[in-house]
Parts: sequence; structure tokens; C-alpha cells
Amino acid sequence: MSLDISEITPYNFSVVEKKWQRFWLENKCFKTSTDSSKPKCFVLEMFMYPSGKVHIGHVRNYTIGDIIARYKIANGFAVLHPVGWDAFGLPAENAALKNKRHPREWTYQNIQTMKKQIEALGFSYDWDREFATCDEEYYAYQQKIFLELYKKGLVYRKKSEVNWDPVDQCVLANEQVIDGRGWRSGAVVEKKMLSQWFLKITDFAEELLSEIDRLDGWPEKVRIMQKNWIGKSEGCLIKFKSSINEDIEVFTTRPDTIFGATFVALSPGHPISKKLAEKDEKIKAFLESVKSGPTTTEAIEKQEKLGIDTGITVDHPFLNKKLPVFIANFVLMDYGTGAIFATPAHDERDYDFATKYDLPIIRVIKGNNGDDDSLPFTEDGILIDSDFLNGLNVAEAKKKSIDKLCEIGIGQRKIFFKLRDWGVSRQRYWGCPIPIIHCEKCGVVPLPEDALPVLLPEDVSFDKTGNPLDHHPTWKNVTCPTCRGKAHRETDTLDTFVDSSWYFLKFCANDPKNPNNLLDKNSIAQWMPVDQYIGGVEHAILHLLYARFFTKALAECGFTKIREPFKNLFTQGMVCNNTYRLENGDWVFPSQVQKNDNGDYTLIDTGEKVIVGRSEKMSKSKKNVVDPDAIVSTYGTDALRLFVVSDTPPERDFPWSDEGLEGCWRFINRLWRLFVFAQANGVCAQKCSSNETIEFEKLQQNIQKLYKDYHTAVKNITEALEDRAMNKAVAYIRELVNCLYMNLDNIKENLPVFSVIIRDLIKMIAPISPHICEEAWNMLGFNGIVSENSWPKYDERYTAVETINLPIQVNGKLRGTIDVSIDEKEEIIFEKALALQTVQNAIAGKNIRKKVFVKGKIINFVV
RNA sequence: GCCCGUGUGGCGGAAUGGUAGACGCUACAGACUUAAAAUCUGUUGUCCUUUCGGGCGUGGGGGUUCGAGUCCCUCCACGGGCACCA
Repeated sequence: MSLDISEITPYNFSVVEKKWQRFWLENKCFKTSTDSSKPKCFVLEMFMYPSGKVHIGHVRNYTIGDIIARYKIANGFAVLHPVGWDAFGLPAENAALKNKRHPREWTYQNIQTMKKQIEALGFSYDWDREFATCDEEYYAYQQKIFLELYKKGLVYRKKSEVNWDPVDQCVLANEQVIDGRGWRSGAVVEKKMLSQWFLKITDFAEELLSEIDRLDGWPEKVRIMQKNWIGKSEGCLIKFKSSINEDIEVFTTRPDTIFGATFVALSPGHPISKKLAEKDEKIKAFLESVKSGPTTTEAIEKQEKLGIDTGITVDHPFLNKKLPVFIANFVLMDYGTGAIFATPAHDERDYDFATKYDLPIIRVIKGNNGDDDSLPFTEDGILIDSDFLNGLNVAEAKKKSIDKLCEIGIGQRKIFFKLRDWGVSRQRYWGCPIPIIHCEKCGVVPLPEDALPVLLPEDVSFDKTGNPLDHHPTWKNVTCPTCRGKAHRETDTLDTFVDSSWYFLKFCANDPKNPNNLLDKNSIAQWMPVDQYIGGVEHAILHLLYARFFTKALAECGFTKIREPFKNLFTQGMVCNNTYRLENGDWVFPSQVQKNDNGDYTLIDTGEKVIVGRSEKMSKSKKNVVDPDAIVSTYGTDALRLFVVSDTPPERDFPWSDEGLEGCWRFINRLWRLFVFAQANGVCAQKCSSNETIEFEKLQQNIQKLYKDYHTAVKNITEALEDRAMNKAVAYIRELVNCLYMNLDNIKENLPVFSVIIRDLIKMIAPISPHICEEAWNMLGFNGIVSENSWPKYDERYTAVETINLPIQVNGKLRGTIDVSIDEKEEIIFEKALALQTVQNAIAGKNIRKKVFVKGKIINFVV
């Protein structure tokens, strides 16, 4: 051997990676292909918030996307793979406050920093399409869209109780309130009445729900979450005649249980409740006591059911009987009508309440399977003691009862959704200004197109709390575009979820620098929908639902024709790491901890005892983060990219391990040694004119096997990547590399075979670890760059199995194997199988009752 | 409480109803080296056995099947989502 493989100098990743990153960038290798003969593929990772630094979760997310994009390019697709920044939002203002820096400056500087980091990871982005949502062109266009939505009646303003974050001085969407606390500040959220802008997402509730069934490229989990969030319930409204001169209307999905109704309950917020409170001190006191009730989810859950009898009664619609009316804390005002009728026998909440206040419980449904007499009974069954409903099942009874209620004029079929309209007003500076004027005379006036855009003022102060736009000295003072009278601007800005609801459409623009045509119909028709969207499951509801809605709303306004933005969705798991803390509870960095021989963990510096926590999502506060920059400079991007998709399926949480990363670094070097060794022994482009020239029959047996293993590897790797199972693809790549190492002694006599295999090996690793592949491709004299090359094909002649190591079982237990040709006759196989000593031992003295033979799979003797 | 997901060696994980543990990490051994590192090559579920072999093994229990990690029933544990939505 001319070169000892162990003598090859380590791979110089830092030089190689920089070289090819520069090459790709300078030659615009990943500029979006406009070749219309190719099928299109839009690969999109959820864009980044420019918080300041790229973290390892980003690396995994974008690596998965990049592998898909590069794989699709190799498979002949015209790939759109853009990158951008979700750049508006609160942290920029917080930073402004803290560091006395302008949000714009802070944001763009972060983008610059993070862009450098992203570039160092070697992703195949079309940088020409990069933009940030805080770019003037982008939010200016968003204002145009807002006004179109306004014209269409999809925007309205109403006074509403909002979630007020007293720390951030900001309105929060329902979804931004977690356990009664602001999602960012963690402060207990208060209620406040404010005039707010809303988008009519509820107009699309039915479509948003029904289309979910067709999103079969989405994880089932996300689809269910969205369905639950939209929360459709079908039922009916029923008007009860009451002892006061006002009917009480309730909503129910269980009209079938009407004969079991024993009381009616109003929400504390119900108008009748409020009216009663004016005259009745006890009721007033009750409402007060309920109001100051707990706000956290946990507390609500455990909250006792409380109520007060109003003295009012209502008439049962079918029975000559009066039902008492209560005010009850468990009845929500903002769902249905804020009033219910209660059937304690068949509803848990009603049951709890009835038991507590000693109200009658009347069973009207008998269980299907016999004598289950426990209450409350909420399953399907047969109606009893219910007049015209007797003998029906629940579904039939629902229908018939509604028919009857409608017939006698007190009922009405009705569908309610949990989904609420989307409040988009934010009392904040760093967001898209809402293009509306408030005129003393004309009221709300949308800005005419020629008055757009409304740009954010530069000179703002963040000294005071609240909205800087509101206390800017001049910005909001304008004349009314209609009457020229005194007016002021809307000072609210849009929720940043609006920005992220159409950015994927802007990415489509084939003329990305044209500020007038951000939503280019032709480009959108060409690229949408997104073929593969990749992001965290934390956006399963909010972002994805808003983006779906927005897409539909834009279609209604004639901007586009598509109604669903994301054909396939992939949600990657979080990157987790071990956590360590001291006995006083302080978190410590994993790098500060050492494991001692006795199995204890201690602080390296002080020897202090350390408690090992469980593996949790990496976060700064728990100090279990790793720094991508440090890893890239120690091991290189290729090793990091390989590691984040190795071992663990991408949809699952990824357990970080330094040893695993080092293993990937070793593998990168193992590859490098293979390439260098191969080149030194004559492997090169010229030796592999094409696969077909290889005369398989003339190869030595072990090289035939290698050649077949290679074809099988191509098949396996391709199928794994089609399934987005990068972990499996990596395993098969490693197997192929191991096969090559086994046969290195024969390299010189088999240069065409080795050249072909190594060429395709490079192609197949390239989507995952592109830099080393580009270098090897170049080194071995192949044309062009591997990133623009085609994906290898396998030949079924060589993946077909001819001989097999057939397992032989006796009574389902493995007793041995025999090597036979796949087409060997059954009798001969049985003969050989029976000849095995282990089989003989197992069947000794017993009768063979049955012989099972599955071709190519198994032999089983039943004795 | 309801809905969804997951459970396989010391660890991450493979496995169209057909040889469980591919591939990797860890650990151990051999080769190379004055030595170490690196590298290359092995071994590495567990128990019994000197070997040959064999017993037990995919959260627990049951079932279907010639054959179950895989299908069915049931229970348990962990993770996630929703949560008084009538």
C-alpha cells in the first residue's frame, strides 16, 4: 500500500468549510432555479426571531430543512429554499429600555450577527430573497393588506375585555396567556376594557376545521390540536319562558336530555345576573365573590362549584313543571349564550352542582350494556322517561328533540365554535402600525392608498411605560384624509403573528427586490403551497392556524388563489441536555461537572456535590445549553450537522451528548481518510465513466458483494431520506463506509468499482455534511460541484437477494440457519434444515405435525 | 378529567407478522507505538455452560397466530396538548 491510512493528516475543516461557503455564495449556487421544466419544491423552515444568537435548536431545525432542500435539488427539483427574519416584537423594546438602544438598531445588528452564524452552517439558502418583517417594504405592504381585509369586512374594532399584562404594559392574545400569566413576562394577567382591532378568523372557522381532514401531510397530533382549538359544537338554542318578563335562552349540545333537566344556570356575567345584582345584595355579594376567584388554570380546575338561587323559575318546555334558575360560577359568559339548562344525571358539572345544592337528579338515559347505574352517565344509551324520545339512542334523540323544539317555536339549531376572533392590537412601538386615522368628526377612517405607508417614527423614547407611539409628541397628530379636520393616528401596532402569517408568500416573489409587488400572483402560483414546512411543535396552534386563516383571507381579497399554505408539515423535537444543580438549587453548566469513580457527580472546581437532574430542553436558565459557535470552531459544521440528525429520529427530542458529537467528528475524519487514501491509490473521476461499464461477473466474489452492498445502500439511504428518517440514512451511510474499509486491500485492482461507489457515497453524504463532500468531489476530479449533482440510482439487479441465510425454527424458536439460494426447492430446503444437529436435537423423539415454509423468510417445524 | 404520543441492552436507537438489538455512543481487548494519543480490527442484552450449546429477554397480564417488539383486549409508567366550551 502506497499510503498508510493511519498516517493521513486530520481533515482541516475550518479551511475547507470557509472555502466552499464562499464558493457557494459567490457563485450563487443556491439561487432559486427558474427552470420551468423541473417540478417545484418549496422547502421552508419557520423563520427566526433575531434574539441575538443562534441556538442549537435552530441548528437542528435548519439542518433538517437543508437536508431536504439539498436532497430535492439532487433529485431534479427546482427548489425554493429561502431565509428571513421575524423581526418585530417585544424583546427589541425591552432591549431598548435596558441598553438604551433603538429597537431598529438592536434588531438589525442581531440579524447581522445571526446571519454570520447561519452562513457558517453552510445552508443552501437563496440569500437574494432574504428579508426581515421590520423592513419598511414589508410592513408597508402589510398595511395595504390590512386595508384590503378592512374593505372585505374581515377587520373590525370593538371594545372588549382584554388580557392586560401589567409588566409588559401590553395586551395579550388568549393564546399568549398561559395559566393566567403573560407568556413572556410571567406576570399575572389582569382584565381591562379597551377598543381593539380584530380579524374575523371566525368567518373561516368551518373551513379551517374541515380542511384539516385534507392536511394529510401534517402530523396527526397537530391536526387534533387545531381541531380542539377550533372546537366546533353542534346543538341548539332553547328559549325558556321565565317568571320575569324576559325569556332565558340557553345553548345545549344535549337537547336529548331535556326531560332530565332540573334547573337552569346563568353565568355571573349574564345580563340578567347583573340586573338582579342591582337590587339584591346577596346576589351582588355572590357576583363579587366569584369575580375575585382564582385566575390560574390549576386553581380553576380545583375550584368548587358555587351558585345562588335567583328565585326566578322557568317553564319546562314539555312538562308542566317549573325549573329554578341559579347563577353558577361554572357557567362561562363567553361561550354559547352564557346560560345553560342542567341535567345532573348526564353531565358531570351539573351533577356536582346538584349534589352540592341538593337539587333533583333525574335519569333519562339507560346504558346500552346492562346495569350500569352509576351517575353521572355521559355515554350513549337508550332514552327513558322522556315522552316522545323514549327508546331512541342519544343521536336519534338529539335530532328529534331539536326538531320538536323548533316545531313549537322555542328552539333553533345552532353551531358554536370555541375559536374567537383574533385580536391583533398591540400597544407597542416595534410592530407594524395600523393604517387607520381616528377623526373627531368622521370617526374611524382607513388611510387612502396614497397616504401609505405609515412608517414608524425614529425618535421615540422608552422612558415611560406604555406605548411610545402614544406619547410621541407629533407622530400621531394628522389631518383627517376625508374632512381635513383634526385627527390622530391609530397608535396600536399589529400582533407579530400577522407578520408571520404571510411571509412565505413574500418568499415566492421571483423579483424579490421589487417593493411594489410583494405578493406576486404568478410567483405565488408557481411556488405555493409550501411542500415541506419544518418547525417546532410549539407553533402547532397559533402560528399555523393564523397562517392558514390569513392565506384564506388573502384569497378572499383576490391576492392569491391558494387556500392552504402548508402541504406537508414536519415538527422536529427539541434538543435536550442533562441538567445539574447544586444542593442549594443553583443550576450549573454541564462543563463544570465531573463524574467520579464512585459514581457521584461533583463540581470540578470545588468538589461540591452536584445533583443530576433529568434531561430537559436546553435553556439558558437551566445552564444546559451548548454554544453552536464553539462547536463549529472545534469540530466544524459538517460534524455538527451530522450529529444533530444522527441516532435520533428528527421528530423526537434529541439528547445532546458530547461523546456523540465527538463520534461524528471521528466519522468525518474517517471519511476524509477514505477519500485521501482512495485518491492516493488511483480512485478518480476518470475511472468511472458510468456504472454500466462495470463487468459484474468478472469481479472477485468479495468485490461483487461490495458492489451489491453499495446498491443496497443507495436504496436504503434514498428510502430513508424520502421518509425524512435522517437517522436511518446516516446509519446506512456508515454501513457503506464500513464495507469500503473492509475492502481497501483490493482498491487498486478495482478502481472502477471503488470510483463509482465513492462518487455516489460523496453524493449521498452531501445533503448532510456538504463541505467535506464538496472538497472530496473536487479532489477526485469530478465535474462541477456535488451540491448541484444528481442523486445516485440503484439497480434492482444488484439489490435483489440471491442467496439467503434462512432461519430455521422449531416451534417458533430459532434453532439454526442455512445458506440457500432464494429459489431453492422447498424439499431440498427442508432436507437441509432437518440435517442441522440443533434441529435434530430439538425435534428428537417428537412428531413433526406441520412444516411451515415462507419463501425467503423462514422455516418452522411444529412438533 | 378528556385527547394524543411513547415505553426495546449501560445509553441514543434499528427491525413489510418471520434470525430482536442494524448503526452509533460507552466500556473492554488485540494490532500499531519506546510510550501515549490517534488509527485499524474485534468483543459488548442477560443467565447457565470449559467448549458445543441452551434458558430468559422488547413496561405488566391475557389473547389471536406455525410464529408477536409489531395485531387485539386490559392494566401500569412517563411525556405532551386541552381543560368547567354545556
